Amino acid sequence: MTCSADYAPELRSRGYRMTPQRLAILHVLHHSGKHLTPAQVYQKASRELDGLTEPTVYRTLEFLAENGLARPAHMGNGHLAYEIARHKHHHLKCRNCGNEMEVQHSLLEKLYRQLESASGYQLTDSHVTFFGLCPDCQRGE
Amino acid sequence: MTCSADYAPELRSRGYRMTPQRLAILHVLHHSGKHLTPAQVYQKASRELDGLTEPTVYRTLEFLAENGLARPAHMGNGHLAYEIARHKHHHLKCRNCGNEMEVQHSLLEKLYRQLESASGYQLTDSHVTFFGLCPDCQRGE
DNA sequence: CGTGTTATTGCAAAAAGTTGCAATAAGGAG
DNA sequence: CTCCTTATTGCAACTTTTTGCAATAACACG
Ligand SMILES: [Mn+2]
Ligand SMILES: [Mn+2]
Ligand SMILES: [Zn+2]
Ligand SMILES: [Zn+2]
Repeated sequence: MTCSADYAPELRSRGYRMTPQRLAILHVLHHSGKHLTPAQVYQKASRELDGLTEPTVYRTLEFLAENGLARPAHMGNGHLAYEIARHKHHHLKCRNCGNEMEVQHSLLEKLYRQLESASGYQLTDSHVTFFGLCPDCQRGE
Repeated sequence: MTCSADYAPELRSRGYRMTPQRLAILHVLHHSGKHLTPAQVYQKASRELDGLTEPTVYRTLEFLAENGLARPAHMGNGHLAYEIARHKHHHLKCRNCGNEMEVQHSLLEKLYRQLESASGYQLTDSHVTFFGLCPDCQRGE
C-alpha cells in the first residue's frame, strides 16, 4: 500500500492532512501512469474507497495539483486530465485523431529561460500541450 | 456593421452558412479584442441578437475556432476563453494574481520548427498559455 | 491515550456545458 | 422571386462541474 511514496509528511508539514480519499486518488494516479479524467479517477478510486464522492474527486485533484503531487494537462477541449507528478515533460497531440506523444522538457529549457528573463515572470508549470496534425493525419484527411 | 471583416464568403466557400447568430458573436469578439468566456459572449451577444441561446454560443465558438476565425485559449482552470483570430501570439499568465502578458510568436518559432522536424507533426495551434509567477507575486506572497 | 481545533468530506442544490431532435431559414438552382 | 436541400438553431433533457454548509475525522498537544 506504501507503493505510492509517503506523501503524508509532505502534506502535514504544510498544515494539510492525509486522508483515505487522498490516498486512494494518489494510488490510482500512481498506478495508472497516464493522464486520467476526473470521471476516470472517480470510477477507479471508488472501487478502492467505498463512499467516495465526485465533489471530493474534483477538489482533491485540484488540491494535489496545487501542491505539486499531481499535474493537470489540457486536453484541448477545455477539460483537464491529471497524472501523478514525475519528471518534467510536455505533450504533442493530434487535433484529428487524438494521438499523443511526449516532448522532453529539455527542448523547452532555452525558451523558458528566454521567457523568464524577458518578462520577469518565474515559470512554474512544465506541462504544456501543443497541438498539431500527426504524420498519418497529414496524409489521409 | 461590416466593421467585422466579411467572413461570409469564407464560410460559404466551405459549405457553411453565415447567420445572424454567427455574425453577432463575431461582432462581439471583434470589438472586445480580449479573451471572452462563453458566458461573457452570451451576455454581450444576447444584447445584439435577441433570442440567442447558450447552446448556440457554445457551438458557434467551437465552430469559429475550428474554422480559424476565433482562437480558444486555456485559462488554466481547464476552461476556455475565445478571441477573434488575429496575429499569432501566446500568453504568460500569473498563477497567483491572474495577470497576463502577451508573448510574441517569434520567440517560439525555433521551438516549433524543432518540434515539427523531430516529431513529424505539423503544428497547427499558435496560442499557448504558459503559467508562472509575475514579478510582483514573486515578492509579496 | 483522550481532547480540541479545524481541515476535509458528503450531501444537496446550483451552475455550467452538452446532446438529440424537430423546426427553421440560408442560399444555390431554376 | 420561388423552391428545395440541408446546415443551423432553439428547446428540453441530460451530464458534468462547482459551491455552501453542517457533520466528520485527522492529528497536534497535553
Ligand atoms: Mn503528461
Ligand atoms: Mn490570446
Ligand atoms: Zn492524427
Ligand atoms: Zn501575479
